[in-house]
Amino acid sequence: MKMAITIKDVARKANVSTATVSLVIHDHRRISSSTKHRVRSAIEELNYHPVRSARGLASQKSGNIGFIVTDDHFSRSEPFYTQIFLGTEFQARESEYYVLLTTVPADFDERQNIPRFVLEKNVEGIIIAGKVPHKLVKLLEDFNIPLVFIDYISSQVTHPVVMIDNVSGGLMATEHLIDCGHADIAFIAGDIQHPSIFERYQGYKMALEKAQIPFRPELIVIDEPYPARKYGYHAAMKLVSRKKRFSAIFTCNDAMAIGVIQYLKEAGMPVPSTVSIIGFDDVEANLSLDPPLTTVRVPKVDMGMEAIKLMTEILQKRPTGPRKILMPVELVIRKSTCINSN
Amino acid sequence: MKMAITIKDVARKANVSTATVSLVIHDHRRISSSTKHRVRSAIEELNYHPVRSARGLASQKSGNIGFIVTDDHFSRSEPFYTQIFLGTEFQARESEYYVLLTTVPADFDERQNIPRFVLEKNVEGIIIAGKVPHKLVKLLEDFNIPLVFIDYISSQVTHPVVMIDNVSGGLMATEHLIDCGHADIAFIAGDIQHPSIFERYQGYKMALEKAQIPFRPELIVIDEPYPARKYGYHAAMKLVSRKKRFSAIFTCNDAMAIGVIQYLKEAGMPVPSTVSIIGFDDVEANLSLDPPLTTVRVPKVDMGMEAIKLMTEILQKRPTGPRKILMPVELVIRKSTCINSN
DNA sequence: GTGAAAGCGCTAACAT
DNA sequence: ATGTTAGCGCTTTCAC
Repeated sequence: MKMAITIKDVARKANVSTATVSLVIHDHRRISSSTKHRVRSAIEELNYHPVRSARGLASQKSGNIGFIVTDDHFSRSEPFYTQIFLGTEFQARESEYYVLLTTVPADFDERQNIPRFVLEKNVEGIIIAGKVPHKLVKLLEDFNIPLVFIDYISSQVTHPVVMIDNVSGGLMATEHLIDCGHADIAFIAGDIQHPSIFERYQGYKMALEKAQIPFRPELIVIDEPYPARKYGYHAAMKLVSRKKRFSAIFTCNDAMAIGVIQYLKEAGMPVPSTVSIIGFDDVEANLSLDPPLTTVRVPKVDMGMEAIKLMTEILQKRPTGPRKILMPVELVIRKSTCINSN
Repeated sequence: MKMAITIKDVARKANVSTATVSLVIHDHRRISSSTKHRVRSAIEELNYHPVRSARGLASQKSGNIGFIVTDDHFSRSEPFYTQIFLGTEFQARESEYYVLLTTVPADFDERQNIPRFVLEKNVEGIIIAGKVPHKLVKLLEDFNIPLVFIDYISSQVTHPVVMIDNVSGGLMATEHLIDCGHADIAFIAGDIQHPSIFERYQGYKMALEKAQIPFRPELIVIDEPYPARKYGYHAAMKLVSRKKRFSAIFTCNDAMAIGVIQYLKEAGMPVPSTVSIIGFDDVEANLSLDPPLTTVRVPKVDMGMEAIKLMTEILQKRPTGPRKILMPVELVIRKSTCINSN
């Protein structure tokens, strides 16, 4: 590879030392503004850009931020984590970082496959999106690397985290149903242990309470293992088989809602004419579902951006700002909910 | 940051020079297997991992591969490019590379925002997925960095590329329709200039020819700007308004097919009972469409993997293997096509 | 306010 | 077959 412009060339051209150039690059205050100008124009003229590896080696900072998500989360058809990742990418560019994505198996296994970027000291911090095996988190903690979580927090430890305002969302969703005149509102969820899911459930209960609608356990199906379509389908089947009266369902996420709708359709209970459905995530925004799904929108891209902001603050040792960010959600009314006509 | 294990520690422990350790790491042949063993166990015992930045600086190789896709491609709801990216990630891990993703605006603008990773010499090669502005390619070429394309090739230049076997796919799709007894088969596409789309069109024509079915221009709608849902909807409307007889449609991709189906549904022409539809990409694999879409599956993850393989071959200067890879496609029969009952 | 110089951890000639 | 050593391009004390 032919030699490119280095800091030396700039130094020579601007008649200063390389140290000065470096200081100018970092906008150090103790450089007179006249030299700053001189150096900056030299940089411009030569179209100089510092080489990352060199900076990394000298400063012990790779300039990279890791992003970990389980493979099934990332490759699933709903682009939830993809959007979050995209957000990190946008913000990282802004902050002059690179983000290194790696997926880990959901059934992460002992001290084998620690992400290479931590071993090679190639990331300054790591963003963990969604639920990951607790073992992994433990391992990562041993490396003493800043961790920021998104939409999940491994219990026991306190790391900065970007969360969804799930309680408000759950409240919002349920209240929308109530506003539509529904009182027999079922709740369907998978992986109820998951903090986000659990919080949505809390929002559901709060809404009932506020409206003085009694909580009816027979309208609750929360023993599905995972909030995915097929389990939504299954849960709906279970719910229907109980032969209890209900006119609306709050499903813990859109993926499950799709499964629910599919089952109801097959069971001759069209949505929304016989049952109203509301989801959560707004992941299928323009997926042209039939009917279009009323849901609670989660600002996915923004969440990724916030995570990077949090991380850069930490990396720059500015202990400002909160360590736990609650992202606001928004009700999106489409066609899967309607006025209760009973 | 506290000092970690370096190559020196290993050298000391194994009673060799750092040079030897380095050679062992790269499995150089001129090291006796006895010292190799000794060094390797020292590495193991110390749990040593070379620091990326240092390697990068010394070898002038960042160990990173760039991945460029336009923002609208990556963030669209169909996870087509996401899957491809995931494939690169998998294979890169295998080959000990990192992949740095960056999105560029679809309306890429002059010499402003050249991806930072090329400026900072932080990638050894770049993978370009999908159609990108030609200006960008031109700029990239000036940097004399190896480029590998996926599913698109900027005309005029010859770079290695991983393509879909679109012609076969188009043939396959159309023949499936013909096998179902259809003869009045429409073709709908957007961005017909796009090589992949154009090739699918060729496959369509070939199939007609083989079956001795006359080509009827009145069944062709290929002037939509972009193969997205809304244009599918629009194209279907246009097709229907011509009041020509047709019993099946080959749509250039799944996204458009969804729009087509939606229009037909609204127009009282249910799929597949009145019209059969076949798409391309199999992007909506488990999107629970109604009806489930018959389509031509494209091996997205594999394409990403192949691109990295190609790239690593190039980076290792092994000029072996073909420079143009055609990925095989596969017919996936679901419920949107059926026997012609007319 | 600026420069000299010593690394950062590794690779790759060149010696031996 | 292995060791010596000079960098790679930048950052960062420490002098001046």
